[in-house]
Amino acid sequence: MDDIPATADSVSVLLPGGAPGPFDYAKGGLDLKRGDIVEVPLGRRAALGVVWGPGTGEVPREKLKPVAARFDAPPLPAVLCDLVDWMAGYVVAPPGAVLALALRSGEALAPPKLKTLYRRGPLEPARLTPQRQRVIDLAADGLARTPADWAELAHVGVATVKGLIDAGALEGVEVPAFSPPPSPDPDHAGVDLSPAQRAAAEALIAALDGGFSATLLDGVTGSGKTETYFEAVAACLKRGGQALILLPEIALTHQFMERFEARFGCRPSEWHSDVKSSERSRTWRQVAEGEARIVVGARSALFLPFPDLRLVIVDEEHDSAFKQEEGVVYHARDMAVMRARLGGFPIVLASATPSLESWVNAAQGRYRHLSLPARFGVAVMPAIALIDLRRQRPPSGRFLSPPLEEAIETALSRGEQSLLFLNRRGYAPLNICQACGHRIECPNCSSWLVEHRFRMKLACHHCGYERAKPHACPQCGAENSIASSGPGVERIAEEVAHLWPEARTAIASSDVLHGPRQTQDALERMAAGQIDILIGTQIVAKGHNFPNLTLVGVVDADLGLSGGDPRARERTFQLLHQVAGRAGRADKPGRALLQTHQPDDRLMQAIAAGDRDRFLAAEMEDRERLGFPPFGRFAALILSSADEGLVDAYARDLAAAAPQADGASVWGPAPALMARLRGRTRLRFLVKTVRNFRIQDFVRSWLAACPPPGKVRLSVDIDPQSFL
DNA sequence: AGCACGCCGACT
DNA sequence: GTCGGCGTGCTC
Repeated sequence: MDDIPATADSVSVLLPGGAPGPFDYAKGGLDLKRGDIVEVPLGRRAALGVVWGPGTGEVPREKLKPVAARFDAPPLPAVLCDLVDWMAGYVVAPPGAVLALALRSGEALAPPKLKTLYRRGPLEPARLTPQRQRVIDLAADGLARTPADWAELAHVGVATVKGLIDAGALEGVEVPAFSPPPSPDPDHAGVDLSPAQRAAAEALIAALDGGFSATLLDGVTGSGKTETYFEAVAACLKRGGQALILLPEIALTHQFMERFEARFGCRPSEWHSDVKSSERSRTWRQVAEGEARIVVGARSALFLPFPDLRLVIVDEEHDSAFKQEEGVVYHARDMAVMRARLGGFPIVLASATPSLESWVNAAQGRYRHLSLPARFGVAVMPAIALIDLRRQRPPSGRFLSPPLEEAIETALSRGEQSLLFLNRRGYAPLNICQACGHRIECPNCSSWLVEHRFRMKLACHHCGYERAKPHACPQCGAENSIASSGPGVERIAEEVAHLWPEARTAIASSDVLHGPRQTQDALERMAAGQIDILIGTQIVAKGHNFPNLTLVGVVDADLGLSGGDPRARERTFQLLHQVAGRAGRADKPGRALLQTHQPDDRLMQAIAAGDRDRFLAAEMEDRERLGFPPFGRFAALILSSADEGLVDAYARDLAAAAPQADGASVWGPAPALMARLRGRTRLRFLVKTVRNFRIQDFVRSWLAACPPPGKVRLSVDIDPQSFL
């Protein structure tokens, strides 16, 4: 498949985007191989494509158009093409759609930009003014500079320099406009690892020479996971290879970059949606040329054209942000494992709260397992206590129970900081008419409108719809009857301001903090002790160290636990563990108080006891008993359309066409999690199979027998996040 | 994905 | 009578 015989007169070309493919083209006299990036005629326009293999011969030779040109860019590496092919099969998506992830918008296909520098030329200028003489003298060093640099260096005008250029006394040389990225230095900083970290680092380094392997690097916050895998990155650099570090979200990159710079002496290349497009294309090119050695990025960085990738780290591997839910639906962690397998190099999955999938893979020996104990003297987890909301009820209309209030009071009196965590933006999640019980809903989605009091609006968190809060109930017309029900962070802030008017408080949520910059600023103010009580959503849950923070209060630990989805339980545990871990560092012991209505649930018990492994083991047993992942497989089909009748009809057809197979069952159609979203009705099928089952083949043959009509959109989600 | 073709409402 | 709405379908 890779090799295209010289005798073949046609090639197949895969087009990024929605066109089916690949299409055959005549070679047009070009010497082409798999991975070459080319321009081809498509209809009456020119399209970007990638040579995918020899022509299939499915289209008559005389109908083939010739490839127009090959771009002067490095070809996509063969492993990347292989990954695209494999992934298209795995996630049941057209290969062109997957290729589009690697070739977003013809990244950097123009040859690298050049700029002109000037050095001493062969001719002597006819007239020699003192200004000209100064430039000529300096040019004796033979170096090439820009006209502006010459002018500044010789204290002359740019016109003088131009004159010398015209006279031939200075000659131009073309050099790349951008200097290559700085090289991270594996020996930049001395490293101070504990014996356990050293041993783990040595194991990761040894893996670099052992072909494909996957290692779960497991250790609580403060155990030094990052320092440990940095040693593997350093060793990879020394071997001349490239390395990729995937982070779940860009909010975390800033702090990470500083740690990286401290260790390696410069910043790595960055790749995520927030990077400016000019820098993106430069980075793409530098990665393709092998100049960018280390890339830190979000999930899309996985599709960069590394010619010599030899190590991938997936940090916070349990994080659901690695799951891409729109367009091509995939889990970047799982795709990264396949990237490593195809490339024949090791991958490291790092987490303090591993996903159950990775945990089971480690337990069953498919992954290696390295555990890092806490470092001596580092307070790792605070004392965690549950507050039983059934017994310790907050006063009416309030949400902080007496013990939590008392704890905040104590922290304040000691001059220590508190963090109140509630994973809910806005003021109140529900607005309900006290006269008739009507709940104000989004007209486009099946969701309640959330009250945002700062903005004086009711807003839908799914589609962006906003309206003013009505004075009268839209249902029964009763005046002033709409009551705010339940808390969001704004409401907690109001309660805090009422209880401690003199305390310095701040809200951290995506409504208040726009972008990584503002988020960073707020977190720095917190770290500098300028805030006494921070009230935040999950934005504050991760990766930030506040030395004077000794109390974490979780306002509603049960949030996300309703519905009984096993994966939601897993995520709740991870989130609570992470947020509780913010309290107490180094010298000051911290504590976390979790308000819950279900203190007897084993999740709450495990959190309070600090017994992560017991929780994982119990959840694992449940999943095994139920045949849920990773002991069975799921695929979800989401059908959606603005026309409700059409989706219903198609869902009936699909249900009737469902294949029968041993080990597979189909559930549905049922209303999807958001039964209406952005004005579209959504239905869901769930395919559940035993573990060793070609679930993709099942889905493909099902859909081939019953393709969706034009107006119905269908999205396939292999290994969906939600099980119910 | 583009970009055509194609068949129904308000404009010079 | 045309300009243009975006539904449907094809591109090697």
